[in-house]
Amino acid sequence: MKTSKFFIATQKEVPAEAEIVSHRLMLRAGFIRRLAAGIYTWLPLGLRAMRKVEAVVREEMNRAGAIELVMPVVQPAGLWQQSRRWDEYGPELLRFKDRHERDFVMQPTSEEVITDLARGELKSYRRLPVHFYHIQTKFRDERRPRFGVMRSREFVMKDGYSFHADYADLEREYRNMHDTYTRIFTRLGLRFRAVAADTGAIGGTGSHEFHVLADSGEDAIAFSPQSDYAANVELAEAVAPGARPPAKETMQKVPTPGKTTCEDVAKLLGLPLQRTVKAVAVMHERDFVLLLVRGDHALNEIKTQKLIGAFRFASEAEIQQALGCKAGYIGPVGAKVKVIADRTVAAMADFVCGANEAGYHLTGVNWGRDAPEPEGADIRNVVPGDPSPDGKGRLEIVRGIEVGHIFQLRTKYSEAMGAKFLDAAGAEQPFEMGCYGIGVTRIVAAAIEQNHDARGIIFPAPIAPFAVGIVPIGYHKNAPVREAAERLHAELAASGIDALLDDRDERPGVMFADMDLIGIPHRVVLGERGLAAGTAEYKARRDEKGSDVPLGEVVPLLRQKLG
RNA sequence: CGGGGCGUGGCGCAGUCUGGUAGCGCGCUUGCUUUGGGAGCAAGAUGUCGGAGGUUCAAAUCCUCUCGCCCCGACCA
Repeated sequence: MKTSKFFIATQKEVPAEAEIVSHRLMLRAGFIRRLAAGIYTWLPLGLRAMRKVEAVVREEMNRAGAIELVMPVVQPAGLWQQSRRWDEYGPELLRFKDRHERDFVMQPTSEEVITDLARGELKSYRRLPVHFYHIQTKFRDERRPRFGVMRSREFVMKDGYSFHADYADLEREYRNMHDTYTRIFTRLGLRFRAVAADTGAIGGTGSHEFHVLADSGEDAIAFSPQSDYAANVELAEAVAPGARPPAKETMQKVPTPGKTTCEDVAKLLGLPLQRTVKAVAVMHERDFVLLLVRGDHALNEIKTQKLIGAFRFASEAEIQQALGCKAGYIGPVGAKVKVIADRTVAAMADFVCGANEAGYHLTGVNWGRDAPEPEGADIRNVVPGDPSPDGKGRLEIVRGIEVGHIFQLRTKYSEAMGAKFLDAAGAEQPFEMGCYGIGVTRIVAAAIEQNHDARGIIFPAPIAPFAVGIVPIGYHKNAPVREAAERLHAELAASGIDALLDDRDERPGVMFADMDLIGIPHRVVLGERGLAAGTAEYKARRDEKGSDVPLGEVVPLLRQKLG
């Protein structure tokens, strides 16, 4: 490809809308342009990168035995009503009507359509197992789209759905996909980690997320360096602490005017934050519940929701009514409400908590003596240094970008939608199902987030829109340079290497800057002086300086580099 | 959804408080010079100042409504 026949839309200045580095670079490099909130046009260069990702995903999915098809973006509401997701999905599901006032949705995923297909086509166990996938545009009306294509409303996802006669076979395919995803992200040159994830109400052994590790990631991942344990912090178990130490202090009420946070109270009393207990008031339906976590810990809403069901934070008025005290000074002592203590709190002695009287806290509080023994449960987020749940080592926490998710759906959809097959004994059985997603567009952003420098993007070769950039110095003035550039371009094309020849009448600095910005991994410079000596200059994107290579060795060198 | 902020040539911004000729940088066009890390000089083009209504002799600027976008929060006892 020549730049004159292509579309380069690089920018020196950064649009004000961009917050994180991948978003800024994708705009500057001319990969994407925003059309509306969370909705982007993919320019030719960005599209090439997206297609490279798709190609790797497609190749590995096919290799793993999955079969590609394409399902519609616009789907009838009826199927969504059958699966109950019409009611369950909430405002993220974009709904609209056609001219006949019939309801439709813009697909966020395709469980309904594939299950509908399966119930029509897969009547016999002899057809199983089968795994269909497509790479298709998705729409989720995100509460807050941000970070460019990292969290956009419209995006491209590979979603696959497998159908099995029994659970054992689903588990086999699940492991197959775990391996396949590992291969895909490895091939894409990403630093990633597979982590155990929330299985929601479905249970089973199975849900793993694949996270690209990056500080800008929106998810927190807990892992043990001493083992292969890794889990989303939403899920990671905070292991039960040891036995409660004996009480030493007597309970005392101390004035703490204006000190409503654990941090302030601990500072005022000269005690470590770990001695304080934070009380969080929530409402579960009409019930007031007091949740207790240690002052330096954070409540885990997912764990709490699994424990007590859907809840919301109590209002000031509800707290006043239940405890006769305003927030900031509430605690379990004397409280005639349901109390759930994190297991760490349940094992504390001589702790500090609110006195249920404005302006006062209690010190030296002990369970059993000062307040009833609480119900203990795991309701906090793990923190660095917590013991790993598998007993091996201590947890560390890193941030990640979720780029893949595999899930054992079991019979949730097949039962809801009546998707059944006849087994060998002639009995009707609902399909065991798995689903497997990869965020194709998000991978492009995640790869940039992980690979960039001050000059721009540094693409892993499999994702780069072009593998090689050819920069001729004086293309329009110097016939030998032009001829050498054309020849190299043709030779690389013949070798199946995607090269971009910059034949614009630009100054060298502009061409260098653009090649660096758009992340081309390998660069060959052809100049009059080098040609006179029979050499070209080769430089990898990460190299500081280039090196001279005899002209005849350029193509073999690149073939070797691109292996 | 709650809070904050921003809409002025393609991009980044100033001008708004204190109403009075719409500006700067980048980019774009033309010419000359330049040519190994985002060139220099010169001459140009491009704006219904997000939209609607109002106040006024006069509105980018003041008022009302509206649309769009961005950021923060939704972990707080």
